[in-house]
Amino acid sequence: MAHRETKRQLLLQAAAEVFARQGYHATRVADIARHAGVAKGTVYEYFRTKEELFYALLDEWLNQFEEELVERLGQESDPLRQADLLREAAVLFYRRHAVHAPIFLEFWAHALRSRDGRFLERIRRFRGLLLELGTQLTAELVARGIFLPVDIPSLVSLEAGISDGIFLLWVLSDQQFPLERAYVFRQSVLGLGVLSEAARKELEQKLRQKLQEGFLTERAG
Amino acid sequence: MAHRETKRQLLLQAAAEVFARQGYHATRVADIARHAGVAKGTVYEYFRTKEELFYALLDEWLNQFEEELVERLGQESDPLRQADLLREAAVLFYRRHAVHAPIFLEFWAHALRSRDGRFLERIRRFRGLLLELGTQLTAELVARGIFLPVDIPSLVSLEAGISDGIFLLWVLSDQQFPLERAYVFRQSVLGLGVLSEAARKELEQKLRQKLQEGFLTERAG
Amino acid sequence: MAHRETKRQLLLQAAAEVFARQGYHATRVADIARHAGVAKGTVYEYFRTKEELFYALLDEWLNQFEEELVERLGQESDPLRQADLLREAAVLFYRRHAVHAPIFLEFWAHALRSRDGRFLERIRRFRGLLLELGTQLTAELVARGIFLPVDIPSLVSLEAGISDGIFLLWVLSDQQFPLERAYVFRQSVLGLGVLSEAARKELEQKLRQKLQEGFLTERAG
Amino acid sequence: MAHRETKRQLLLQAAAEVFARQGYHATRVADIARHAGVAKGTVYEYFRTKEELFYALLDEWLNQFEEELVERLGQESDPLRQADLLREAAVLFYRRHAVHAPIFLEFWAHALRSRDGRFLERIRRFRGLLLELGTQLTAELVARGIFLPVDIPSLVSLEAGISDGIFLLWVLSDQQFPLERAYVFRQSVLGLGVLSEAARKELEQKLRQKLQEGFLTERAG
DNA sequence: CATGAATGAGAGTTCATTCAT
DNA sequence: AATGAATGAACTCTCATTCAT
Repeated sequence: MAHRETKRQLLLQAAAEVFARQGYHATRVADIARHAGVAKGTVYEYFRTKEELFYALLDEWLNQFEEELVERLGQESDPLRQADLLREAAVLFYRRHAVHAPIFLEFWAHALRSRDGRFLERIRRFRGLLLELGTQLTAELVARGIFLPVDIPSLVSLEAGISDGIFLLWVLSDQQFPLERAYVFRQSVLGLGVLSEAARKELEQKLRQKLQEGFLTERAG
Repeated sequence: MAHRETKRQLLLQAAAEVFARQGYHATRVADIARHAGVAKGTVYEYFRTKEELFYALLDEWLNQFEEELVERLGQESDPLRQADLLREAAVLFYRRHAVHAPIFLEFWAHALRSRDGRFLERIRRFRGLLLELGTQLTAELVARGIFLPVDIPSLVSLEAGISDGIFLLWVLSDQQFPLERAYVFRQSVLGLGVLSEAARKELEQKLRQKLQEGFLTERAG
Repeated sequence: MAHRETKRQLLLQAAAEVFARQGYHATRVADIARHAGVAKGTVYEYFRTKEELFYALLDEWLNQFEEELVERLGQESDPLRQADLLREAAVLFYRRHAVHAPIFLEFWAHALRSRDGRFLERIRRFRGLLLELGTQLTAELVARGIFLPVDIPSLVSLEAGISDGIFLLWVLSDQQFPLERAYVFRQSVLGLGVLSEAARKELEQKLRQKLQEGFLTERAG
Repeated sequence: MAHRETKRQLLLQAAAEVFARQGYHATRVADIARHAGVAKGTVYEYFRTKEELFYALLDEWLNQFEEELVERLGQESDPLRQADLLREAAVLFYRRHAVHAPIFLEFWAHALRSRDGRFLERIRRFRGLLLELGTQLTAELVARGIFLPVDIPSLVSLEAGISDGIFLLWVLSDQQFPLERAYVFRQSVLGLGVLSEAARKELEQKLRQKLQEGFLTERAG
């Protein structure tokens, strides 16, 4: 029944809000039930355990992210534009889940501790997809002579790491700066770092401009 | 008494090992006591609560790190060499605590959730020091014309974020690659990105070489 | 639901019995649960803490007492008869709770120590009602010339104190004498002490008789 | 060694203060030690257990009281004067221990609960002495025709009970009235109640005066 | 499907008491 | 005699999960 799926989503939504506010361990199943306006037992009609509910949330979000990503990249063939789309997708996703951001840190921590290997597995699968997409894209850029010759897996991994690092920065600083500009800044540094001579010439002025702007201060008019 | 401090360190050491293996929440105080070879009550002679013990660990480690950092940088005046030292210090520290690495993720997660604001405060203080050191160093490099003109706080923040991102990558990938080479790779990308024309010329060959090597594959003989 | 209130009463009843036998501090919540035939957690479904349960008992009993008192006095208008009713109400109440008697001492002790001011407050409210009722009644007796002129608040307070004193005597002597006769004896002494000349004449023979009888020995057939 | 006894007294004194402030159960042995300026272990050099220390306090105080009582009564032969001395002794004793008053309630409660029968035994021995002294005195008063014929044990028990009741009143009311005047008031009521016709005539004016004064309000000029 | 009362294993913490120094 | 670190039994309270209604 569609009704069942609707209610499941309602519970996931409620859980996300309470987890985000209180953290996984400080959240009681009763809190989630109350926040969703149902009885405690009802939660167990939809999720076998509290951890299962937590996992469902991770899975739900990563699925959404993955779907968006694949869809967006499919609509564009220019690899430089695709690189932008990749960045935009991350920003959009995180912005939508800004209020839930701290939960991601808990997913990571949980993945490394839980006996339930699914968390780690799911996160690695997600990273695998990112690496795969990034690899295709980067390979293309190298092949076309836009990027310098570079060890592609390493560069892609680094890029993913940087994304996570920026996200961490953003969360720990209480989301004090616009995530989007931080990503642009990152792209500028990376760009100047790995663009080939030819490509560099074309973009240098714009990228240097971004470097000077940074992402922490208000942009001048 | 010196004896008291020795025992405190023993307990911290035991706690670190058990926390690293089981995670903060899955660790019972009794586990730590048993692992340290003392009775449960003894733990409470040295730390008022389990959370206090957890905090003491964070504080201990960050203090060590900070001391090392300041000491190392004080012994060197060339900013380019100092940049290397900064990187090395991080690598050395993390390598020494490789087995405890997952705990850092929990510190971060905990800092965002706990009512005990000390966690967040301590982490921010640590980041503050890193930013301060990085800022001095980068400002010098820009002043000397080694770096392009750039918004220094943003660049330094990005660098810190990248470090965390690499660390995260390393932890989530089960420490499958040498952390040191990842940092070198990062420096190469950043270097090519922000070095001024003059400086670039000098270092370009070497940095490009690093780009091609990457950090994920075994180095050829 | 009525069921909830029933179970609450069941738990209060069980708690009263265990507290009476073992004392508040020597009683574990588990004891109460076992005695009531429920699980430990169930106790906490009805009372937030052990102390809350203790307070609920005090409140329950004083409420019962107060209700009875007011009801009884309302059914009688002659102040001399009302004085008897007051005495009877106390006797009936204590007799019904004879097995719980030691708990009252703990209520008093607890009221003076606990950070939870409700105990002291509740006991004072109860005493306030007794004083109020006693004051009305005594004022009437003085006004009618049955009692000598006397400082009414002092006399009423003394009477209340004597009641508690007799109760204490009874409890510490292991309830070796009939509480009722002790109250009658008290009334006789007080009566001879504060009755006006006129009233005294009328009742003197009877009261003197009571004085000779006392309350500690078996009455002669 | 006298030194040992001195230190024992020091500890008893410290214990009394802490017990009075916090109550027996909320007081930790460490609190007493700290308050006495010694180490925790030292307390155990003088008292085998915490309960033993508590008992020692009760014993100490009752011994003092008993000694004073016997001594005072021995210095006076007129039974009416002796009755006054008895009352004064109680007042003096309680006034000296005003700050410790709440502990007495705990002694009583403890006596009824503890497995250590010594508490109840000791309190009963004390009461026994009071009854004995009171009985001799009252018997004399009856024999001399000063008191009406009365069941002596009952009257003496009642008097003791009243004393406790007044004490309770005083403690629960936060010692708001002068204990001494309450005892005088009590004596006046009792006196008018049990004095023989002849004795009554002589004292009636004075006693009635006391009745009108009460003990709760400030005495006029 | 939904409920929420009932469960009980389990965790953190306390503190009287011991004992090596 | 004095100390205070160490002990570990004991206790309160929590909360994920179950299940009768």
